[in-house]
Amino acid sequence: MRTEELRYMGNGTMSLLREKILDVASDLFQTRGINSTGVDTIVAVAGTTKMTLYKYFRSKEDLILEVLHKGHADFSTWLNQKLNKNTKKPSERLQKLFDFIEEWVTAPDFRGMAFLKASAEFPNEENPVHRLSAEHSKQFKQFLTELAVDAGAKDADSLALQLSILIEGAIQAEQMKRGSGAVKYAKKAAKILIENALEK
Amino acid sequence: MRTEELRYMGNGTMSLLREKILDVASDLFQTRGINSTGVDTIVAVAGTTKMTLYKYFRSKEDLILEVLHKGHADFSTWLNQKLNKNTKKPSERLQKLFDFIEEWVTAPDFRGMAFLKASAEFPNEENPVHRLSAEHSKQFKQFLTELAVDAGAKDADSLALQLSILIEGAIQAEQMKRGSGAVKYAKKAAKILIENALEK
DNA sequence: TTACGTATATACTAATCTGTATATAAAAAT
DNA sequence: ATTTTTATATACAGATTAGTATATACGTAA
Repeated sequence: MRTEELRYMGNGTMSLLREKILDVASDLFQTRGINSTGVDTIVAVAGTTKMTLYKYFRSKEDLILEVLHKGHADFSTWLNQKLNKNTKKPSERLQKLFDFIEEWVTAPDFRGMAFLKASAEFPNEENPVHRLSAEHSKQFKQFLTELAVDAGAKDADSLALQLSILIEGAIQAEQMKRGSGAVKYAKKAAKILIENALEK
Repeated sequence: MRTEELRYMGNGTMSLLREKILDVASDLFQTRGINSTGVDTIVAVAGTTKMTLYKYFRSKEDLILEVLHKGHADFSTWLNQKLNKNTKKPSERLQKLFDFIEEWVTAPDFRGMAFLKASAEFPNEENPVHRLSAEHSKQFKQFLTELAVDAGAKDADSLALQLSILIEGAIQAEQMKRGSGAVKYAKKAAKILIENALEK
């Protein structure tokens, strides 16, 4: 029973305090920046102490990595559910994707795309935070490639990369200036590119 | 003679040490991040002392703002010269633009787009560094709009915003992983969008 | 020489940073 | 009832941060 619980928590699940720290850190990292947010601030806002934080996370870098991981997992889950529930035809899913991205970006609690900001704060490609960010970006590209293949695109890799550029560019624009409406224009551009790639 | 020289240096020109500090800071900010780079490191690499740095810049924030300003001015000047020397027809300039962006990005001393990284490190829209970054992004968009108007695009604003999303997205991708070739794909996408917008 | 402007060297303040040590309170499990 | 676990409170170490104070050296211009 004891060992089971330990294993359980080691997996990253369970423990309300641990979840609270992750949520608070995620919010502070996004709104104030990662390097500008100290662990003292995190524990103060989370209503706990440093001892507890360092019981759940070996270091601040570990905490950053877990925040990134959770953010990416949550986003992926949300997006997949949206796609699976609302669209059946593979040819429509690429288009619909941009509707959901827009919904995500225009939500009042949108704080930006975590791995985009993180990679900018840790520019060195050897840095673990940068590497994880690049990995997330790569996974998102692969996800788009699958959608493009299923839709029957001529050059799925090419289309997927173009769409990822559009999406990350639009989100970057929205991080720079909230309410920019960039996703709306990215959607228009995507429509043209998708139609172009689906012509036989 | 004295007052003239003071005014001259106040304008930001002259003084080799000042230039050296700006160059070193620019490089360190891009390669290590802004918040991760202390003024002690900057003066050590530049081969001077803090007293000198604070004689030319009131604060680190002032230095950051000047680095951003110089980076944007240098890029704008370079791009304008390239466009003016190599392309005469307004209808071809939008296409050519992507060739120059690719040339800029694939150069061995490319370190990223300063205002993209800066806005990520200072996410708060009230922050002076973020505001200047947003201003540079806005100016770049306006520059694209002028090119789109001259080219005779149907909806110049829309096309300009789409192209800015493509460019900033591709540069973001290249910052994430050097040699990604993102600009090449952005160029293909741009060609389609431009042709689409130039149809009568 | 004298005076002045530029830059260096060095030491300092005061705050902040990550991470740890220690002692204790509270609660849950045996 | 007693052990074990979980979390708190607090203080600390050691490094680093931005920015300043002071004294000095160097070159140039009067």
